[in-house]
Amino acid sequence: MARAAKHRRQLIETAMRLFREQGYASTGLQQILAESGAPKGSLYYYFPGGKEELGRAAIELAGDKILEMLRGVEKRHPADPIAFVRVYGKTMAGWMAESGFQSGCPVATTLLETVPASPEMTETGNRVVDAWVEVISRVFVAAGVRPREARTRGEQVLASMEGALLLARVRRSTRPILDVAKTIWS
Amino acid sequence: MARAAKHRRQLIETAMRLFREQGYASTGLQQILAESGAPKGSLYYYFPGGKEELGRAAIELAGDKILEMLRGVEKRHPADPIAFVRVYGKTMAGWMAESGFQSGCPVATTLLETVPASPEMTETGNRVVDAWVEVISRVFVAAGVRPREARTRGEQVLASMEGALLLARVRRSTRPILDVAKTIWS
DNA sequence: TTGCGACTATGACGATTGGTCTATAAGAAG
DNA sequence: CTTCTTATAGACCAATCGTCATAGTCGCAA
Repeated sequence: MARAAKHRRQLIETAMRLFREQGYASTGLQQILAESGAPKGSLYYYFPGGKEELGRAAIELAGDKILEMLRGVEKRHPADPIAFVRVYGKTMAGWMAESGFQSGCPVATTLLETVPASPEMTETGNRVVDAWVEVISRVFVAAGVRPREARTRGEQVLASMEGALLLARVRRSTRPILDVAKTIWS
Repeated sequence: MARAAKHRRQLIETAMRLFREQGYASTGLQQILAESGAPKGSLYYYFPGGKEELGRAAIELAGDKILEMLRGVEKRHPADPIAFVRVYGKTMAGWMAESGFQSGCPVATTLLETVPASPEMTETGNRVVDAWVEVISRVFVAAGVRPREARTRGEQVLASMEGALLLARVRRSTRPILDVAKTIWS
């Protein structure tokens, strides 16, 4: 084993980036292989399930990155939903602008494309989203909102942000994201 | 012109449905041709720009359908944003459930996939979205919100709904949509 | 050292489908 | 019968994803 499956990691990271920028179906394995530097055979060695399994791995990695970011924001504002969402929004807006409005939500595009045809992907998507909502909800709970309602709030915040990311991409502007970030009420 | 370009219309309608359910890149022209019943040659006769031009036409048609729906809701609740959003959400939730969570926003998937690579599509997407926001904003204005702020509110409502549609698809539940519909504040 | 076997890793191949274009058929008008 | 527009089928090549037979590499026993 050449150093803990280096190619495996490279494949996932490249796939994550390309799926995020171009979408799942529009991105060919060829491009992923070329840009990752991994050989063709490795793909089906590490991912017997082919493109879809690679897609799930990419979603999971992307989910972890976002989760890490959310936890970082939570650490700064553990009990202040308004501040939390503002920073969350600013972070996403920053990523969006840096990439020339190419890197939106790393999972939205892929999920929209693959969920209709794949129960496994749906399951993976749910797990990822759940983890995000959990963090956001925690902030509401810490602010005194009842757990049950906090969860609903968490989903609402996430929905708004996801929608804003979509609009931002079409509009080529961070405006929709920053607007949403200002709209969380008590 | 044989009967007002019947095949042209069939192509657009079929494309709209398939793009909505499966995504843009995942849907082959072959399938569109087969399900629409239009002959193969017709596609490049009616859409010299190929798949992308057909995609734009599909987005525009879908945009019109949603616009028509929004105007219908506006007619029922011309100056009551809360009621407006509730009915808007119920309608989308109904469509979603009917289709087994396959028919989400008819433009979101296609836009996410194509916008990064196509300025024309971006332009089309913007026009469609603008038209929606205009209707939603009008309701806020009628309720006494200043025009400028009303527009921001309109975009926020749209963003929330789009995000909710995404979540609904992953969760296979109308819950996120209905939750959002309850969250519009004064 | 040498040989063997098991596990890791890989590039060449193939069947299929992708979107696109061109040469021609069908139909109306003169 | 010709001419122009409308409309169409089929050929086109590149790219798709997936499979397979084989090459490399390590530990271990003879």
